[in-house]
Amino acid sequence: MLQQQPIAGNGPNSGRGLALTGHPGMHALNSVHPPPQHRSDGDAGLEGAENGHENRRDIGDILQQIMTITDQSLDEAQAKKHALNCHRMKPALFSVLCEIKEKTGLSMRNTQEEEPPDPQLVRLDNMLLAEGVAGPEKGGGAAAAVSAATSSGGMSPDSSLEHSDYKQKLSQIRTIYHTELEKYEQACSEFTTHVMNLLREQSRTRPVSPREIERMVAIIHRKFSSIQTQLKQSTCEAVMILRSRFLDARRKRRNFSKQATEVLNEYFYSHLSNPYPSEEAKEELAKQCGITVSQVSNWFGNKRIRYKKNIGKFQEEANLYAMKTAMGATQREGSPHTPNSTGSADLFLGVPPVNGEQPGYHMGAQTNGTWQEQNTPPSPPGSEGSDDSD
DNA sequence: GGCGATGATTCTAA
DNA sequence: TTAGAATCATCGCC
Repeated sequence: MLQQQPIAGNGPNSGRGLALTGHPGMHALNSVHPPPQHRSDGDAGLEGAENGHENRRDIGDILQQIMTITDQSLDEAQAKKHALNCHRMKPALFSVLCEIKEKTGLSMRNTQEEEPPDPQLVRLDNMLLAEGVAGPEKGGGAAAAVSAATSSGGMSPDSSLEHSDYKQKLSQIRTIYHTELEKYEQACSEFTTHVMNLLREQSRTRPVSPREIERMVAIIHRKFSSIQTQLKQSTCEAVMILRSRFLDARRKRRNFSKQATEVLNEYFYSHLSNPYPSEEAKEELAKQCGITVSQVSNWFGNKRIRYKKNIGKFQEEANLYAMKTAMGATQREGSPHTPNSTGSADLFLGVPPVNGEQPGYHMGAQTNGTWQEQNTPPSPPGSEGSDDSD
């Protein structure tokens, strides 16, 4: 490193001492000006000139010794090192070299010091926290997965077993993660201490400023931080795989109860002209059936498409529910129509007469694959016609 | 075990 | 975002 410094090429006999005097750092040298050792009384002018000359020679000697130290044998070098360390000019020269070093080689790196937090790392940290791998152990991830599972289908007795399995596996991941993290942190700390000791040791023979040591520590931490990022990434992947496996259990479906299917079918056939329940209607249906809103949406999605694909097959079912609805409406005659009563909205719509004749006002899926309200039959008095916004 | 029914998921288009 | 369509995976009946 010294070779890169501007003073590196200066030899002791080529006036480099003079070159240094022009450097601002030389004020430091002057400020530690040693007391004259060979004072000759009554010769002040000569004394000043001699002192200046002596100082330059001192610095030149030190530099020469530094430059040639690597050419010497180990014993020689050790001895020289010791001599240099004890030299009266050493602290001043050291501070000058540190100053020069700060101002040249390392000044460019200052911009790198304050980096914004890595967004990827932030994302990983957040995920690990959300999954309950990082941070306090509260079964967060398991709870999250369980809530995800329950929200889409309800928890069966089986799922509690899967839940404990999930928790156990997540706990394993958590343990491994923390063990590895601890290892990395310990290694980082050990390595940092080692490097700091090394630099401190080196600082006795070469200019190493405290700032440089700090910078080196920061570099080490950055390196270990990137290793930690990899660990976090791997942990996230493991959690994702575990989670997807756990959530796949949702595929183990249960058929809806007969009562739930009936409620849904009643709504579907009574709103056959426009079987698209509103969010409120879905929520009400979900409540009635003991399922989730998304299951209601799935059911209607499946029902619409399967009905459209094979209307003939569903005619009988449609007749059945039309009759049921009609009977219900008769029984409720005079009673106010509630949004979720499978009331008279599309009563008989799309439902052929019981004798099997296709009605002229057949409603529901059109041949073009849409649910247009063509051939809308005259609404029964008091009915809401094709308004399915309930 | 085969097969149809059915709930869930995924992809695409509007 | 939502619906349609295709598909998957499981259930339940025979």
